Amino acid sequence: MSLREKKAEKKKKEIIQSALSIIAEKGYHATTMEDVAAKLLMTKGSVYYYFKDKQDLLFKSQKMLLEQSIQNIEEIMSKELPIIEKLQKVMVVHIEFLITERTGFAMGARPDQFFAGDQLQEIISLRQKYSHCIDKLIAQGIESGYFNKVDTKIVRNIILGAMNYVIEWYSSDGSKDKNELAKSISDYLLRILIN
Amino acid sequence: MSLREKKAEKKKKEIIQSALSIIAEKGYHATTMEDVAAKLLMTKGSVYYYFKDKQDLLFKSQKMLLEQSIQNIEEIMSKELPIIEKLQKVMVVHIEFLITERTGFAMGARPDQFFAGDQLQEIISLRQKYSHCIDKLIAQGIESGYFNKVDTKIVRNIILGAMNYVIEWYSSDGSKDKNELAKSISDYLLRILIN
Amino acid sequence: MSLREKKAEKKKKEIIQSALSIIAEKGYHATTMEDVAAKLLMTKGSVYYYFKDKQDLLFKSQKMLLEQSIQNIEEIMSKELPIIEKLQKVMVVHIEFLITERTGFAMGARPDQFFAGDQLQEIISLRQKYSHCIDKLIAQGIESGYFNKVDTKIVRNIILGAMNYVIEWYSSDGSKDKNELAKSISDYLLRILIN
Amino acid sequence: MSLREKKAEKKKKEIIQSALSIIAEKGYHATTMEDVAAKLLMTKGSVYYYFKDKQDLLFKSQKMLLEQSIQNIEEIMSKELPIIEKLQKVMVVHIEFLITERTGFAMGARPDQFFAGDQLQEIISLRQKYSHCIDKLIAQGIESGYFNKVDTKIVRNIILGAMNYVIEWYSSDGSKDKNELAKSISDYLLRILIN
DNA sequence: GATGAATGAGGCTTCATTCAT
DNA sequence: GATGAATGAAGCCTCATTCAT
Repeated sequence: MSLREKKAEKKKKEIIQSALSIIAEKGYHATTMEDVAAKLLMTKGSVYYYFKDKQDLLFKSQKMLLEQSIQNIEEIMSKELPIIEKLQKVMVVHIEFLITERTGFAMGARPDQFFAGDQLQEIISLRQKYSHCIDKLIAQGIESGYFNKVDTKIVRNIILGAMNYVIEWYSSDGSKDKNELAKSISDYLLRILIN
Repeated sequence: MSLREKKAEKKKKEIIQSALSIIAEKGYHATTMEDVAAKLLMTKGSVYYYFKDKQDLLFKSQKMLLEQSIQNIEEIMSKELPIIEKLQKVMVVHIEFLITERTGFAMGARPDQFFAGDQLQEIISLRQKYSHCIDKLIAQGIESGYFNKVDTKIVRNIILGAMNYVIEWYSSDGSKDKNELAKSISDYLLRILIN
Repeated sequence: MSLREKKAEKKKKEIIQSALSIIAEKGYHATTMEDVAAKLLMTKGSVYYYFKDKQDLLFKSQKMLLEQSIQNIEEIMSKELPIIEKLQKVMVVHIEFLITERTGFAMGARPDQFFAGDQLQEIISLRQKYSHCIDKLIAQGIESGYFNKVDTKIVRNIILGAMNYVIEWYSSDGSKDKNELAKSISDYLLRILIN
Repeated sequence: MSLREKKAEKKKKEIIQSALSIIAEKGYHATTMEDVAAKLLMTKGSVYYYFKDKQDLLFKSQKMLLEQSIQNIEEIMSKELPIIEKLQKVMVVHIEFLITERTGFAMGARPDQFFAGDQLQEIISLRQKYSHCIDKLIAQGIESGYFNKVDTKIVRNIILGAMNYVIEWYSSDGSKDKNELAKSISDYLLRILIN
């Protein structure tokens, strides 16, 4: 990749970051291309040099978030760790990632409200990939006898729901820091599976 | 209340229902006054006879939803039931209400994205009232020794997050009916508190 | 049709007239919705109340023009007139209509530059209907021995081309009035067919 | 002219050809500088090295077309040929040129829609030069008794209109080749002048 | 000479809102 | 009470044009 291309790639990421943070704050529909550009001291026109349209920007940003999440989870899954610690780590990283990126949009919102056609398929597919990782961990835990026998799908969704909800209430609760909070939540959620 | 007023009140509720269902499907910003009116075979102009503006319609609809939820929870709290059963019933009713109304908006979204000033205060206040009920149940459970000692705030938010997330994935999971599903979820969530 | 509907229909026609005259002057792409509205002392928004979008306005206006032309030609064809006089009348009316409406767009421009899909089909179909009328007249003239044997398609297109070109040069030639000019042109064109 | 200048001149012609072909297909306003550049595997920026702006490119391209047409017609006029054959050859070459270049734009569209000021003057002047040639041929034919007495201006415009219209319908009529078609059309048009 | 990047004006379109009837 | 009609602000997007490298 040439220097030019690297710069362009960097710019794209900046724009995505800008979009992500404003979408997290205002929601997708209330976010204007003007907002996204202004935050980077650019003009609207420039954003359109890098992204075809608003939908394209949304799609790319969500894709990036999901791919990062998947990378996070796969990295943990490839480690040699006891199943319990593994699942907990997955949860902690998920929550920390959410809080850092200030957006639960990628995992939280109904994708069919924002995507259609091929984009929808791709987003759904990425989400499923992520979900499957969690399912696998739960299944492994059950098999190995460390976890209670549970309905995997339901418990996975309880976990996802509880985690994604964090960004709705985190800011107003300053008593614990990010990491402590993530630990706490994951501890509580593990109780569904253990004992 | 005169007959005329009753009729108007009924109409208002119809409009709110229409708004609620479309917002649940498309999101607030993507919902137009036209949509809301068309669903009732009305014209936009008529809606403005009953509601000052779109924001007013949103506010009233969310308020209604929250007040209904609070009524639901208070009704249960006033009953003579063992604490465990009480909390479970609260959860079951919450989930069923969500699925029936097809909207987790009221409890799920960050209110400051949609409200400001007095409206925001009122919405927050209603939400807190609801949250406090759950907190109270948890606290009672702990005091009476039926529940483990937990951080009330965190566990309450785990419960809310897990429950509100249901509408994101319910439709795609037809294996259980509404009530069964609600039971399952509440069972799992109770494990956080019991043993 | 109610009074309301009549008024709306009238308004639509006014807008179409406005669009037609500006398109005739500037061309389609250079014509803005602002222009069309301003000419009628309306705002852009109002135009959108009557027409879905710019393309819709273009389509409806061209359709109207073509339908009017077809009505003109069919009216003449249904009369009891010698074939020569019939064809001449068709030409005269065509030219006068063109000059009056100040637009040769409908018959002159390549439709695939402006329409696609169903709209294109409909426009082509209307044009063909018009062309077929002329073809029929030519064929009848040949059959009855009043016209020379010619390639109908080519001669029809010569006639159409010559007539439609009038609006490109009419204004700069004030020596003859509309009707005289139309007569002259049709006389000359008939020489292709007679003797 | 230096080698460098020659190269630049060649490039300019390539760009003009590209512009011409796209304008013929889409119309001027729908043609973007991007389109013109892309067809030559250039970037927009490069086009601006050779042409001041889009208007300049349009002007130069139309001028080139007109000058070529004038050269064509003057070449024929300077030949020793019977007047009838001369006019016919003019028509045939005109039609073939049109079909080859796929654009009737230069002769067909109202110049005041696209040009103003000095450019408009120059374009009009070139067109007149072309028109005058045809007028002269008609006048000579009349004088020499080979042609009927006709209103020169009107007949010239009939001829131009009929010829320029060819590009609107040629492609859909594959039965005759370019040259045959041009012959046919000119034969028919000559009937206006002869006998 | 060429180009990637940026700009800004302008046009299309949507939609909450108003109001006369 | 209801509605057809109108409005205007705001947002999306395109594209001619410029310019540093």
